[in-house]
Amino acid sequence: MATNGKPLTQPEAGSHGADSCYVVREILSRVGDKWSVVTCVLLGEGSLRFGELLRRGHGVSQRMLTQTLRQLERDGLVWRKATPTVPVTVEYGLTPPGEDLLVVLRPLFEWATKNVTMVQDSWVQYDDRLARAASDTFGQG
Amino acid sequence: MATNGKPLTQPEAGSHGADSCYVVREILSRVGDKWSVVTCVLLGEGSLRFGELLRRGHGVSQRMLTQTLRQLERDGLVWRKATPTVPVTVEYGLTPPGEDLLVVLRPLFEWATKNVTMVQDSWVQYDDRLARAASDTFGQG
DNA sequence: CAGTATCCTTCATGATACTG
DNA sequence: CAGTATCATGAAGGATACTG
Repeated sequence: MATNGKPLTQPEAGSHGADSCYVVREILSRVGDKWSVVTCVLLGEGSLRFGELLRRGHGVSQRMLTQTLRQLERDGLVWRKATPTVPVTVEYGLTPPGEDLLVVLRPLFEWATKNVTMVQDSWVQYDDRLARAASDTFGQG
Repeated sequence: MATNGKPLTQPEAGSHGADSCYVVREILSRVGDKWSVVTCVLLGEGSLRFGELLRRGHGVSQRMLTQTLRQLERDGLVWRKATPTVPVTVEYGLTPPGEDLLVVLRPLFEWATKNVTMVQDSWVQYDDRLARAASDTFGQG
């Protein structure tokens, strides 16, 4: 029915209101999601139509964009307005909670931006140490 | 060599310093990662040994804990100290950048906690609307 | 235009068994 | 104790073709 077999996460039918821990993790998983964040950021600058999102979405596929938008809509972070023109016109935007999320996300973006260099350096160091350890073990030549 | 075939993310060998956009997304993906956040939160209360993390890790497997710790270590968010006792003793803790990350993550946790009810309600509403639309389409009886 | 449906490949994760 | 190696499975994501 939806864009794939298991379109929207549901632990078990009717398990709503079980442990909020599950829901929190579910929400956090959006942040790591490949397309949720970029979609929210795009919509943070103003509402957009599907095609616009697709074009600006840094290579997101139609299938993934639909899926991401449905998920965000189901979470209550994004609204959808379909106008029955021919062909149909659909507009997406952030709901108030969606805007709020973007606000608390911003410090995280800043942390990430500030620490890009540190993380990359750490990668290099870690990989070097690994490589050296390996060549020590194997005698390297 | 590591715990699975492709232990740590590397776009291409030597592509360090390419686009920071990639790195930022890579970092954000830790937040959505099933075990990175819970590991960091546990370590945020103080350094712990592997076994302790395993026990407190809400069902994380040995393999996944190792993998998560390696990744966080490579990112420079977590330090590792092995003491050559018999058997070996290994302790993990947050680095200063790791602590910083936890700080900017806290507003996100708060948002998630505050919005758990809203999100769950949104799920119910969305699913109800879907179900109603389906029964309308199929005549339901 | 804005999707859906289907196929296919790769990746993530868990279970299990083994080791310095 | 703190891992590593291997296997198996399901989910994630992309490509493509079709439609109201």
